[in-house]
Amino acid sequence: MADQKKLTRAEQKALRPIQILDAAFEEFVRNGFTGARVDDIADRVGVTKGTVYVYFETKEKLFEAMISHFSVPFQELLAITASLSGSAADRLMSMLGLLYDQIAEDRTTRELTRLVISEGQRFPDLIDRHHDQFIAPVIAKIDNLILEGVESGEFREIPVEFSDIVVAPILTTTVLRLIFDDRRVPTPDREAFLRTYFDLLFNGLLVDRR
Amino acid sequence: MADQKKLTRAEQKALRPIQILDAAFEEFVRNGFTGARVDDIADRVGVTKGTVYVYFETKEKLFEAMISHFSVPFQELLAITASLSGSAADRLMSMLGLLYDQIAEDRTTRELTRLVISEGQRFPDLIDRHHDQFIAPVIAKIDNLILEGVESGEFREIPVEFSDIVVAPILTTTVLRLIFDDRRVPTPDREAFLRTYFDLLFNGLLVDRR
Amino acid sequence: MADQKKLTRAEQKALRPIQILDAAFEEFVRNGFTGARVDDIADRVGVTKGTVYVYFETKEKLFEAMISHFSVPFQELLAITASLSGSAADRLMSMLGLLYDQIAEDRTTRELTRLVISEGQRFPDLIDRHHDQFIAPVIAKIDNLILEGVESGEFREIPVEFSDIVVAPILTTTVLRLIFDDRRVPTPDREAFLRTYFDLLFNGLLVDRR
Amino acid sequence: MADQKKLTRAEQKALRPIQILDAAFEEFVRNGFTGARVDDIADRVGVTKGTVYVYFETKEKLFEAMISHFSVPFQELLAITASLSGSAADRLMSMLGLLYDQIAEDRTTRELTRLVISEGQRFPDLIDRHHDQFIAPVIAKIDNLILEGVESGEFREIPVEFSDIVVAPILTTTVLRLIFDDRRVPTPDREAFLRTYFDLLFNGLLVDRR
DNA sequence: TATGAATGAGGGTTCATTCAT
DNA sequence: TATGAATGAACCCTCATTCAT
Repeated sequence: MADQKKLTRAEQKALRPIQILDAAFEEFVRNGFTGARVDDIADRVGVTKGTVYVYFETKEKLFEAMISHFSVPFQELLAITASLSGSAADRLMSMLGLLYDQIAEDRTTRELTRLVISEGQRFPDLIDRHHDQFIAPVIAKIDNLILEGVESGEFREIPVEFSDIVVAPILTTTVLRLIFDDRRVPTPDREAFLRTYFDLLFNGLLVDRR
Repeated sequence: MADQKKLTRAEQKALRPIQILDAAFEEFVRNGFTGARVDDIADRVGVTKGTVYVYFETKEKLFEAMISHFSVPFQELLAITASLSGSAADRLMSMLGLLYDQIAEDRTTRELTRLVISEGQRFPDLIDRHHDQFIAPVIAKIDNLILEGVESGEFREIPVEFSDIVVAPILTTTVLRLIFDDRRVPTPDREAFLRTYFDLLFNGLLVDRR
Repeated sequence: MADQKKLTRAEQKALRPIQILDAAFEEFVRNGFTGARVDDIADRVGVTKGTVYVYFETKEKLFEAMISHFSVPFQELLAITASLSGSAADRLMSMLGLLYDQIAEDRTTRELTRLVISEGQRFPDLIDRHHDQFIAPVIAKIDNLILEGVESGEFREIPVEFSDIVVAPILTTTVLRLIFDDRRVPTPDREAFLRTYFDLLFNGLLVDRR
Repeated sequence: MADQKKLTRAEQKALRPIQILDAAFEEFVRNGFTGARVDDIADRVGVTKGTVYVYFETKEKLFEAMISHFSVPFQELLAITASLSGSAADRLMSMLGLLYDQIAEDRTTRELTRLVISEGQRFPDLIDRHHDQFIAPVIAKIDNLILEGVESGEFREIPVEFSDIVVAPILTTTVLRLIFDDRRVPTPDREAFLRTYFDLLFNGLLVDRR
């Protein structure tokens, strides 16, 4: 705030909407759509309420713009996984590791998930976009990786609806962190978590199988 | 409403708070804490706003009472699992099946989960109670079952923080149903889901495990 | 305000909407629809803004209700004129005298006319209702009276669109009083005005006709 | 807007205030003083809000300037009537015909009348100026014409407050057009209207007088 | 002269809460 | 116990006005 004094008018202006979106993110996350106050969002930026309305017509539009702003589709993630090599298991692990980082460990995505859960009913479009841009591509990718593993003889054949199960530990970690946020349930150690996750995923719980 | 005519006045009175809690559940679920209106809750019961305040001091207290009312601890579930017999795997499957029914398939618990995620920050006590009454006992039970399996030589030994991973498909299904509610992601068939879930949990994804 | 203390709750309640409508009339007349403040209307009644909204959903609805409340159709006036006897001229004079009293001399109708002129564009229904309930019946009545006079040989035959001209002095007086309200143009003496009005209406300005 | 391209910069500048006054007229007419938005006025001209404030200190000053700009006193009208010849009746008819054209048929004057009626209370000076520049001179002129007619033996002698009555059909037509604007009451045909108006004015309604 | 970002004082509306009945 | 009129504190949004550029 102090060093923004040096910015020119034009720079300020280009910055404003982003500052507001950032502030909106924090307030909407903390209080939900209805609970958040435009006044508080403005305060966070250091401007007055009116200024928010210079850039966003309504609180609702601001909310939607904020969601769009922070919802950077998993383009890169999918791109990376496309270039993976190695066994199907290796590629699946790489993908799940990336997903873990992007969903469970990244605060932004995590809190976006909270908003999707809590405000989804009020903003159905939000859900649709979230599904199309996040869920569907990821699920499709996982399906593919598993199918390839099946075809190469690495993986056992498994009904098609199972992808949720494969990624479940990631979403579950995300949700538990949203709920407990280090209060009761400690944030798991990334490496240890993934090790156990993958071990169970690939080998299962039973000692002696067949 | 029609068959309540048969109730005596005393019964009516005893019913009021519960009717209000039921109505509160629906409104809070639909609109969140801030978004829900006491007026709408009263309307649902067929009384006026003032009546709600006869039974509950504030909207906040009503919310908390509602959560308590619907949060029936998994006493019976834990009791049932205590009396299970058979192999560790059998007992674990029984427990997970029960959990699935109670969390993923039961609308009340599911929506309670939504409220825990969306309103938890505003009601920290809610989180604590939820943890103590739901999460902790369940996790402990799972831990136990697995430990027993390890001791009996059925299960491989696995780090202690893994229980989340074991139940993850259940919470994930719950959350996905909260988000999409049959709009994009179809509700999975219970039997097929559990079959795959357990198959993966016990045997893992790999074809050839020595 | 002081003596309302004696009223029972029920009496108060029955009175409230009317008190509000009265207050609304004054504020809307003084400041127009946009300029009037709900707060000031409430103040006038001695209640708070919220109370106004107990009775009227929006400022717009309040405005419309106020107009309806004060727009008592000229039922009685028309009824009276229906029972008139005497020559056509006598009956026409009686009618015009009544009209003068109801439109030009009655503050309520006069100010209602101001609102019709100033807010009509924003409230087209207002205009339609005003036309159907006030203008049209009066015009029709005048037309009839003149037609009867023509048929009985009292009046000269005159094109049908002239009724406006016959009542023009009344509307003109109304509008001038609205504009000047005794500031520049003194309010005319009723008797003198009507005498001249009728003299001109019946006999015209020319000394020697034919 | 297209042909303004040809104007020099200096011409443009000289035009600005007038463009703004024109735009202000339309917006104030449509929405009243309080309802009109400076932003919309600026939009109409194709400039921004700030520009309006370059030329006019406040919205109120702009309103007053606009009224002054469009209130071109009836100088020419009075000048023309000064040069009239013929009988008193002829001269009166000429004058009333001109008045009809300037008041009832000219949209600008008509809408100015609306503003005088609706905003007069908020701008008392407006009323005074309107009276001094419009009403008083016209009334005086009419008075004169009639007096001359009386002196020449053409007109009957009539109390001095009657001038309103003589011009009433003009103001009435104006007001009715303001209210109904061709929606319910059709705009009268000029010639037919004036013919009836003058016929009634001079000859009265009665068949047999004296 | 013109811009337009920013302000800030409201204004309409909502709604949890109170309390006399 | 139940009502519902009334309150008043917010909250969203608007808009006349300012001012640095």
